[in-house]
Amino acid sequence: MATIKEVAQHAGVSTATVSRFINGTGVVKEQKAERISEAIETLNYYPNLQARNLRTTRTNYILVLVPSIENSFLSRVIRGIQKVGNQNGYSIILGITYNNFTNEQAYLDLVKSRGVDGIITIAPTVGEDVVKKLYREYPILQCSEYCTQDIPYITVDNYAAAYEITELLIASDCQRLAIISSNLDIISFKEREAGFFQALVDHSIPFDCELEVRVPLGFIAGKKATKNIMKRHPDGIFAVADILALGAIRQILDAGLDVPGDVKVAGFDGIPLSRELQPSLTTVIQPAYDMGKMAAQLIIEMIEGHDVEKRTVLPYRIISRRSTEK
Amino acid sequence: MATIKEVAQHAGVSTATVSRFINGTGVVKEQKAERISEAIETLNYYPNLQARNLRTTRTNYILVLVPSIENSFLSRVIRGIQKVGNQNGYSIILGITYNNFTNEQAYLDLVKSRGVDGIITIAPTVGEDVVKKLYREYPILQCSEYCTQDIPYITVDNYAAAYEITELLIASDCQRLAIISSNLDIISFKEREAGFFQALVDHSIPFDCELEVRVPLGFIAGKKATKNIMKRHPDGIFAVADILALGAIRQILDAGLDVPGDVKVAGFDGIPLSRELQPSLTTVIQPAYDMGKMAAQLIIEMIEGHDVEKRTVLPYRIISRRSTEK
DNA sequence: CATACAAATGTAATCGATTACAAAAAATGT
DNA sequence: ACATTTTTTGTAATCGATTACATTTGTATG
Repeated sequence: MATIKEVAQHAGVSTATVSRFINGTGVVKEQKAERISEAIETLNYYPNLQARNLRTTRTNYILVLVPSIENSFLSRVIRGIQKVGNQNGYSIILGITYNNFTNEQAYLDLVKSRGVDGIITIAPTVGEDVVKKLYREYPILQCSEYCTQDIPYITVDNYAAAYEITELLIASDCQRLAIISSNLDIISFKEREAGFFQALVDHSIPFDCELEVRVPLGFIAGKKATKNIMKRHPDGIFAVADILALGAIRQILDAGLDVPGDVKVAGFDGIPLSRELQPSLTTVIQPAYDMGKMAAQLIIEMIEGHDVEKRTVLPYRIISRRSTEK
Repeated sequence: MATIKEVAQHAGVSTATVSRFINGTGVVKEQKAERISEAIETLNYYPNLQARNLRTTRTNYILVLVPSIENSFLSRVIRGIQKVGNQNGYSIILGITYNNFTNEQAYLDLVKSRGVDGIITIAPTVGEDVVKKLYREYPILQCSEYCTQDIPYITVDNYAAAYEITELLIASDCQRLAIISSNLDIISFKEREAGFFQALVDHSIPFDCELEVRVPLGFIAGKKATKNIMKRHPDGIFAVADILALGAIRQILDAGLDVPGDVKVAGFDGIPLSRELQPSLTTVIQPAYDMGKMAAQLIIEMIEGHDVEKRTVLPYRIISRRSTEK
């Protein structure tokens, strides 16, 4: 492994000059620049990141903490983060926690050890206290699925979106609505529930408590949840995530019933499959990619020492498809 | 940020002792150990990874290069890698390349800059030359979808598996078989094709060249590919990945035909959805999780300077489901 | 041509850990 | 009690970059 010293020697200049050349800080004479370039080339030199980072106290790594990646909504968010991150010279470290507390804690410690410059969380499992405490000292930002409003987060208006899509179900003549929800430590889900219930109240629709169920996110979880729910014969289901809604539809069809004929279903997220499967799914489209891009942008600002808004709201879009047709 | 020096001062010992205590290299007397422990606690000390890594020339990062994560086969592989990686003190850096050459190159450079200790690739896009060259100097290993046999790779016997599953289609009376394949720079796909064709030959089944198509991996890609293929009226389709097969089934059903009644479909990978969707999919189950675990194990061995086998073959399992029933 | 000033480069300290080696302390044997 | 061995601890060099500051080189001006 060639070092900057060797490059300097080979080019007949000092390490300082080489460093300036590489980083573009300060000017170096044409002639020396060429010699340095050539030395780098022939020695096949790559700067040692550890050494550089030790000096600069920067790592150019951003940690993205997600509970899982088998979820195309998250995938798109991550893609957005990576895009903007890379553009600004950051690499993404993906920490997949599988909802495991210990896993997550270990990843969070990376920022304390200066292993990463900042953290973006999506649906963290450690709980808001940990996150809030970390925020006092390190750049940390929540994206899409957040657990506290005390530290910056990027979101859509979950309440309004859920309210609106529930009204859409009601407008399609649903009278017995069910909700498949998830971990309520995540405020996003709590707000979707709140929007759902408020719509029921505002339209004087009674609610059977047995028609609410909370499960981890996942297609199969959605299927199972629906199997239970169907015993109480709902005529409409709102799921707080598309992946749950798709599982629900699958279960209903497998049971020999029709969607939307017997039961109407609406989801949340806007994953590509929601459009591709039959019947296509009515849903709230979250701007996943943009949320990721925005997240990267903001965390970089935080890393660079600037303050950012606590709450960043991006627009959602409701798309009415076959699964809720009258 | 507390440093090791401050901890040493606070505990009334030297930095060397603190270091030995933290890393468990060498013994430290009970009494001092306690004082150090306490100092670390009260100063809220975390070792600076940059400094440590600079000294030890280790980063404890493994880069995992994948073309995409919206694919549950890959997700499970990654999960396996992360599991074993974490167990051995490594964090995973996920580099998602989206089949973008430049992205991938930038990630590969991380190993040259000593930003990561080693690389696991899954279906790399840079081409075998780059990979082979890198292998000369750095630990690099291919998992599941490999592009050269000159550097270590983990795989199932793609040829045999494809051969076997094609025979299964033939045994279900398919006479006009189609294949949906993918990027042939990936040897895994090439071998699956080879197995498929050999089975046709061995059973004296003619092949219509129009019934072969190659597309990027993805549900929607599978649907589109099938739309074209169906014009030539095949009675059986083998897709080199489940995600393609599921897209194929979707397309066939949407076109008003039946699976397996009109067309039988078989896939490859064994993703969870292959079991959940109707009709359930006949497929080759790759031990994704184990492949990931094995990959982590081997790359760690390589990082530690040991030699590993060029070829590691794990067992597959063929599962016959509804999609190929007579 | 001397002087002043700007541009380019070099010297050496520094980041925060690890570790070879030396030194001190404790344990052991006689 | 002293010499010897073993255990524990400390000193200081080191990893490979960046950068403040000093120094040299080049240019413009009167």
